Amino acid sequence: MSSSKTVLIVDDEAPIREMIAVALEMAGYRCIEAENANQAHSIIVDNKPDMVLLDWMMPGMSGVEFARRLRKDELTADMPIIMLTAKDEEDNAIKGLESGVDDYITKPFSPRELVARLKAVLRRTTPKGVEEPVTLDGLTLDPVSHRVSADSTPIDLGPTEFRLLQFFMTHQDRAYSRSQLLDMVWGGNVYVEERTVDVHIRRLRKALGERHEYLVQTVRGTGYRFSANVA
Amino acid sequence: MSSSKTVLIVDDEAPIREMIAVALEMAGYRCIEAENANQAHSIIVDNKPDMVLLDWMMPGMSGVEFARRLRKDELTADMPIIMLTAKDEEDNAIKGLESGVDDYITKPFSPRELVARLKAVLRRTTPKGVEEPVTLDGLTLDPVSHRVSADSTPIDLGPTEFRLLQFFMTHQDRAYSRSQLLDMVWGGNVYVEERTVDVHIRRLRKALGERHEYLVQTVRGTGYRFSANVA
DNA sequence: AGATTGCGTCATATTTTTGTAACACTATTG
DNA sequence: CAATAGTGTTACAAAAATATGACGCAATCT
Repeated sequence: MSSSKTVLIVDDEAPIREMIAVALEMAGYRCIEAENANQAHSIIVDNKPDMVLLDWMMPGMSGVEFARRLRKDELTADMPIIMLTAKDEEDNAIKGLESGVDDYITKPFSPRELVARLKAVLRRTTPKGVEEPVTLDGLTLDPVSHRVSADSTPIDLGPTEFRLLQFFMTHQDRAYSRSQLLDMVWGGNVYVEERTVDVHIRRLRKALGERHEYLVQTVRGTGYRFSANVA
Repeated sequence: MSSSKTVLIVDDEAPIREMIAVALEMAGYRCIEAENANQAHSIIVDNKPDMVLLDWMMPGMSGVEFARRLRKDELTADMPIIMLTAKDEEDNAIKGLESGVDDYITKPFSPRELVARLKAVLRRTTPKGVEEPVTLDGLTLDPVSHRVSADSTPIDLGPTEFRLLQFFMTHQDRAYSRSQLLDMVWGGNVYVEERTVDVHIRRLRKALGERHEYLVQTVRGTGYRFSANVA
């Protein structure tokens, strides 16, 4: 599946955190919890969640204050934040928005509503990866329709070969080690043999056919490279 | 009465909502009501009404602010909005228009006027293609009569399959994940298993028959795609 | 109410993908 | 030219994804 997003829930009341966590997990998100600003901060630095759900009222540092702090630090400045406010603090929500929060929700709220907001915020903060088709010497890969073609005849690729080719076409003329490729194409935390890369390279070359397999070049002792220029 | 439009009425005063609802229902519209911005937001995400009647004055988030918010999110950006303003706020209406609202009406207003404005807005905002029949390789879907036919022989589809096909026919040559399809076709964030999409795809294919099922293509590891071009 | 239709979820087939091991080659090195 | 390290190929079985048919429940229709 598409890499599920991780959400950090910051609230001093454990039951509330739990409730939210359950709702979000049902909707397919990963959740981490923190009960105060300090704890939250280290988790953010550490786990780099995709977004933060922040309670307005917290002992110690308040939600807004914390949000402001996050905005200040370049490292966390673009972290999407949704603020949770109680019903009677609603006007404060405005302040929250002013302090750079992406959205707010007033408690109590339905899981449905929460998930909707969350999705919306993620959608507009997650920069759409360039969805333009890439072409090279008659070989075209279109991320939108998820298609690859050589001189307008379609090429059939398995999911992994597709990702591999997509990575290559957007990172040309550079040699990558097998382990780098595993990181970039397979994803960071999977344990597979390095030689597996060879096999997929093989499959990719085969699928590309004689016309284009020259693009996938072996860099002996290092790994592979994708380039229109012959070695 | 299959093609009746759904209107969401957002106003904090229940009697006003009721009045409007009655008027609109007499004119053949379906109505949903919401008494604040939050509630309205979830309904929009959830039910995808065809248009929103928005009161200018509301406790909590004001109408303009809410409108702006809707405009920001891609999913709700093209939702037609008519703003309701009190007589003495008339100049504010200008601001409303500036914030991307499609029209405004000053209270008090006659049901007749309301319906007229509403019709006008719907007419000019309803994107072409939503009302126009779409045809592809002998397969025709007519949104108005709510009918589908293959080479002029009628095809029987369930409501969901119809919406699915309609979405597909208006978004061809593009791979969608199951979760995207759930968002677009089912409406927002219903808690539905992703596999359910498979089942409806199946039903759609079955209904399309051998002649056309090739249009619904599965994209392994990603989702589905609708296209006249073979994989 | 009784019948019908539609929908979502399961359990079970089917079909693809994928990771590895084994073996064949090829360039390098001394 | 052998010895060796690095790659290419192929075959296969496990794992993952998708297709399909059936079932129960709820909303709608008669």
